[in-house]
Amino acid sequence: MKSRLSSSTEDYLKTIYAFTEWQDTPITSSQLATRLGVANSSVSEMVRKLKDMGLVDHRPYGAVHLTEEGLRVALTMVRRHRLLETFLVNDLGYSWDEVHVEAERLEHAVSDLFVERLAARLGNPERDPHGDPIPSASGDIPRIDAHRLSELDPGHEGTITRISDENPEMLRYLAHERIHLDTEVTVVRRKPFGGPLVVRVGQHGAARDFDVPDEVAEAVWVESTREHAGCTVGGS
Amino acid sequence: MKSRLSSSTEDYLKTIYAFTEWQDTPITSSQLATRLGVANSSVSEMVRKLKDMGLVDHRPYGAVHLTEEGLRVALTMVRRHRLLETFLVNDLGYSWDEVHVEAERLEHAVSDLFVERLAARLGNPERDPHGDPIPSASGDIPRIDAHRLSELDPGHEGTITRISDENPEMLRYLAHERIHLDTEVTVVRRKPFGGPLVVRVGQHGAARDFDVPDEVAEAVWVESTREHAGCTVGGS
DNA sequence: CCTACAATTTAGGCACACCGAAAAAGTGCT
DNA sequence: AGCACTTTTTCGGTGTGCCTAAATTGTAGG
Ligand SMILES: [Mn+2]
Ligand SMILES: [Mn+2]
Ligand SMILES: [Mn+2]
Ligand SMILES: [Mn+2]
Repeated sequence: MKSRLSSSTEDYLKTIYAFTEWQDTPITSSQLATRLGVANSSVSEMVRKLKDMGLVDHRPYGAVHLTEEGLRVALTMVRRHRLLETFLVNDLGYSWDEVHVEAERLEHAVSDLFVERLAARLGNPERDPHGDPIPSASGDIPRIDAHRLSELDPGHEGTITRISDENPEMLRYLAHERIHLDTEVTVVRRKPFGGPLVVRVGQHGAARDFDVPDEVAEAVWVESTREHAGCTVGGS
Repeated sequence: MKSRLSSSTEDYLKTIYAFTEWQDTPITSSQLATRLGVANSSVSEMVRKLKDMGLVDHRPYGAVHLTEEGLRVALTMVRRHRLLETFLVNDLGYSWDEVHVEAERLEHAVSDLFVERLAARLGNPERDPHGDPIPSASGDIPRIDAHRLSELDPGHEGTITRISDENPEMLRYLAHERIHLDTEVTVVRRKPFGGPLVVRVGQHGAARDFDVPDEVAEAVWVESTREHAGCTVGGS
């Protein structure tokens, strides 16, 4: 319960958690392997060890679930990662596409003391540069009520609250197009069969239309501005 | 010449360098083992690998010397370590006895970009919280003209420019006694046979006498205030 | 139900960094 | 020079985390 786990172990747990953060199907072995960039066999082995340590639940050929203790560790790592990203952007002038790789290594090297001092210095932020919620030290995670841009119907208005940080190139592209966190968007027209989604970006006079590529629409999450009768999530 | 070395490798090189920083005898296998907290056999093996990589010179049963390339890496690590310590004290409110352990891990996790951004943010400091000189990015190291307090004759005046960070307890003790970097000291009387060294600490009115334990006198380095005919280094 | 095919686990190995014990080499003293 | 003692190296072995290739097991279609 106290001696530090290895970097690998920490990354496995974080990745298992991250998978269920925006979907609710649990992660499989091969998905875990893909995300971690290791062979399936490596995952099998590690999952067995994690199970022996009481950090995950797993039956042969089944999906992998975090135990309560595993979740606790995962949230600790997520907190570290996101606070570090915030620090890199706020204090060291990194751009939002550069921070992920750096935080991926630093998260394993910092102490609890470091993390808490850093959090205090940053003003205990509740979200990171990509809009991902930062768990508190006690493991509470701010609830975010947002939907993928790709799931919204025309007419829907909202502000961007999260952008997946998985693809740095996309982040660079979005920065170049001046699309940030808190940018206001209105869905203009939905792709008919496979055509692009059109979105009105920005406020009033400065608004412009923007053709959103599919991959981007999957990565950008929007929180409704008007209470718009709940959320109008599109089918299929 | 480019792909990152392992943490262990980096620590070996740093430790080899550090040994010659304040003395000029090269380090032996067993000294290296002691400092790194590993078995002698581990050092033998690693030194062979370092030699194969062209980072150290070594003949069987001889001392270990850094090659030019090894020195370059070592200085990079020393720079990282000391900049990180400075950051921890200046920005995160660590005390000078807490920073060493934290920096020891972080130094292997940060990127070159991180280090240079950090250095810029700190104003490119030339010394760390313990007064240790910080090598420049190009590997130039500020020369410090200081002597151990234990080597000074009575009457010698100067300011403290370095305090060894090896023993956190000593650092805590010195902080408690309000002895810092840049504190002015005058040697009052030298230990007769094994008695304590007496030093006048502080300026003018606020001056007080202080019995310096042997171990402390070895760890504190003083730069002469008056040009005092070079430095009067005591014998034995 | 049975069979192809995909997902997963098992088996056997490798690199790294460490260990203790044993062998070898250097050193200092008579 | 010879011998005791210390230092260093060599040897065999461990744990972790990864790999490829070969079983195994699950599943969906006929
Ligand atoms: Mn990581
Ligand atoms: Mn992020
Ligand atoms: Mn280190
Ligand atoms: Mn220091």
